Amino acid sequence: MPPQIAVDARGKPAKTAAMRTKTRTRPQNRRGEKTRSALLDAAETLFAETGFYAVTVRQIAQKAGADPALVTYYFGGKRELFDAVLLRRATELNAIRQQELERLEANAGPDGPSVEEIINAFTHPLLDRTANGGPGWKSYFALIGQITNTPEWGAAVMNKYFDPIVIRFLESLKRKIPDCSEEDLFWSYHFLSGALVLTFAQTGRIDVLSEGLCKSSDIASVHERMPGFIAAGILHLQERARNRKATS
Amino acid sequence: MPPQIAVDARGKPAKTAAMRTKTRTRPQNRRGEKTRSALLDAAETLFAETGFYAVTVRQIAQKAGADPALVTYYFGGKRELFDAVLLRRATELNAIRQQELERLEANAGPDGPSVEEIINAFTHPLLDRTANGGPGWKSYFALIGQITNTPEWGAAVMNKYFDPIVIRFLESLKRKIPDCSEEDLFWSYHFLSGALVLTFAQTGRIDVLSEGLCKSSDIASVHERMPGFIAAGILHLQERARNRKATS
DNA sequence: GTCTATATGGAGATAGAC
DNA sequence: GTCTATCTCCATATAGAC
Repeated sequence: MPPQIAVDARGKPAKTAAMRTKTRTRPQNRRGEKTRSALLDAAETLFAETGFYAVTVRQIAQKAGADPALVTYYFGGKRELFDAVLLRRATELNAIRQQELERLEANAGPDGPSVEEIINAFTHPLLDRTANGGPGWKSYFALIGQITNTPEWGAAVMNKYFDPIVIRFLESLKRKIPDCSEEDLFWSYHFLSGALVLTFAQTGRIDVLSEGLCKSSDIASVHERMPGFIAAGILHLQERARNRKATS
Repeated sequence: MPPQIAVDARGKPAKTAAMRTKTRTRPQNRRGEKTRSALLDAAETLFAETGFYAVTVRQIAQKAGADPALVTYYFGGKRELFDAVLLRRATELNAIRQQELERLEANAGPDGPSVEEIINAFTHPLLDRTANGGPGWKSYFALIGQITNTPEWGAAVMNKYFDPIVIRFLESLKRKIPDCSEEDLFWSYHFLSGALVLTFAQTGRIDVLSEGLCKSSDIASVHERMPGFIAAGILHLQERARNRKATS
C-alpha cells in the first residue's frame, strides 16, 4: 500500500505546519490587531452565509477592507482562517457554560436542580448570545449550525471544541436521574443538539411554514419552550425504561 | 434605484430559462436515460459529502463515467443538476408519507391514533430509507440534513418540497390535541425537524462523544426513541399551557 | 504590516466534430 | 448522445517592493 497523503475535500494535499511559511499568528502592534480581527469578522459573516467553499479570500479581504495577501500573512491560508474563526469564540463560550452549570448546582436545594433547569443552564448561554450578542455571535452560531450537519466537519469540529462541556452537562443530568441509561442520555443530547443547531441557523423556514405566525429570529420563543420540551422527552425515556424493567 | 438582477451566492448573474440553450430534460433512448441517472447518482453522493460548492462538474462526470459536457446537455448547468437531485426522490417520499398518515387514521379506534403514532408515521418513511434504502437514499438524506441548516437553501428548498406533507402532519396532531396552540405545534415541529436532520447527517459525532457506546449509523436506536421523546415534549407544552390558562 | 504583481491551476460553460 | 477543444474567468498563494 502506498503511503497515504492527507488531502482535503477537494483532493488537494493538506499542508503540514512544516510546509507552510511561518505565519504571524499574533500581530505585534495595534494596527495589525485591528486588521486581524477585521478579517476574522468578515470571514465569520461570509462563511455563515454560504459555507467555506463558496466564499473566496478576495471577498473576505474586501469586506474587511484589507488586502487578500494578509490572510496568508496572518493565518497561513483560507483553511486556517476558518479554524481561527471557529476557535475564537469557543473558549469564552465554554468557560461561561461551565460556570453556569456549577452555579446552578451550588445554589440548588437538597434534590439538586431540575432536569429542565440543567438543560436551561446548558442552552441559555448559546440562545442568549444568538439573540442578543450582536451580529458576530449570530453569524458564529449560524456557522456552527451549518457545519454540525456536515460529514466533513460535523464530528471533527464539534467534538474538538465542545465535547468537554457536553460531557460535563451529561454528568449533571446523570446525577439528577441516575437510573437513566447512558444510551438514553446520549441520544437525548443528540435530539437536543439537532434542535439547537437548527435554531441557530435561523433560515426562515418556520416563518413560511407557519405563514408568519412563528419566526426563526424569535429566539425568545425557543428559549421558552426548548428546555421543558427536551426535559419531558428525557424523563419519558427514563420512565419507559423503568416500566420495561419492572414488567420483565 | 437600478433594476435588480438576480444573482446567486457567488454574485454571478442567475441565468433565466430564456438565456439558456435548450436542454434535453428527458432522454429519448435507453442509453441516454442511463447516463442521466448516472450523473444524478454521482452528484447526489458528492454533494452529500462536501456540499454544492466544493464539488466540480468534472468530478461528478468522472464518477458517473460520463463526459462533463453532458451535465450542460441534460440539465442546463451545475445548479440545475443540484435541483434535479433534490427533486428526484421528493415526489416518491411525499406520496408515501401521505399514505402512511391516512392509513394510520383510517385504522385507528374512536380516539384516533396516539401522538406518538402520528409522529412515527411522519418519520418512519424517512428513517427506514436512510437505514435500509441503499446508499442513494442515505446520501439524499445526508444532503437534506446539510441544506436544511443553511441560510441559502434551508427555507427555499425545504418549504418547496416538504411543506405540504408537514402541514398535513400538523393537522393530524391538531385533530388529536385540539387545545394545543398553533405556536406550540409549529415549534414542536421545529425541534423534531432539527433532531431528524441531524440524524440524517450521520456525522459520527455521537460515536466519539459516547466513546463508541452509540453510533450515528444506528438508525434503529433513533427510531426506537424519537417518536416517544418528541410526543412527550409536545404533550408537555400542551399541558403547561393548559395549567397556565387555568391559574390565570 | 501592507500592497502590487504574478505564478499556477482549475472552475463552468459551449461550439461543433463525430 | 457523446466527446474534444477551447473560451473566459477566477481561485489560492507567494515573492518582493514599499
